[in-house]
Amino acid sequence: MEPLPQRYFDRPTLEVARDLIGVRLVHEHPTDGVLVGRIVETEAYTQDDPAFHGWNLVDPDTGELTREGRGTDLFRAPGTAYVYLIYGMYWLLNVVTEAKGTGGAVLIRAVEPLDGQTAMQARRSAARRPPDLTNGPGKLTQAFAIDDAFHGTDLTQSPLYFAPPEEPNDWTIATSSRIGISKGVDREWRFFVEGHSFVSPATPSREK
DNA sequence: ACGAGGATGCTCT
DNA sequence: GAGCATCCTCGTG
Repeated sequence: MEPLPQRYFDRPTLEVARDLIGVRLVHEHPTDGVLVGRIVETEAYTQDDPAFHGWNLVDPDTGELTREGRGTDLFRAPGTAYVYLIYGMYWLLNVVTEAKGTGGAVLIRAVEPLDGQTAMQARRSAARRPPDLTNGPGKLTQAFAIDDAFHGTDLTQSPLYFAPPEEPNDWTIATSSRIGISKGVDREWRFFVEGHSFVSPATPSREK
């Protein structure tokens, strides 16, 4: 499997978020074999977006980084992993987009397992049905053994990387407001496969 | 099927 | 001290 190169992520964040649907997430785990899943749900976060970590680090007039903070690493080279802790319990995986120095990232929200399901189930004891393994951003990181050890790593190389789709699909990609946010709710920056059973069951922020 | 409530720790004001 | 890009369990219908 050939990893997607850095230039794939050096593009507008919304394009990358849409294009990542169908792409495989691969973790060549040191002891549990190869974990693989097809991405079925993503969200885009850009530097002029109030829901973006690091939104407050940028000078609103010049777009320049003027402060340090939690989101500083969102301005690193495209293809860098941005992994952070949410609600004190779950790790969420993002891939940094846009040119170095410009903020942007895509959140990986759900995948459909293709390989390594036994190892995933072992880490996801709460999963009663196959979709529960990976149909949410905190669930898939648990299934794929992704935590803060991967923060800042290069996602264009083993052991954790993206690989092009193996087979074509006839999916319809739908959009909606993003999930679980309170600011920037009017932006329809969530991309997902319509009707796919591994899409997260959460309700978009604007429908609340 | 669905909703309420709780867990748990880091960042920012 | 509040808020958070979430998930799980346990109620009630």
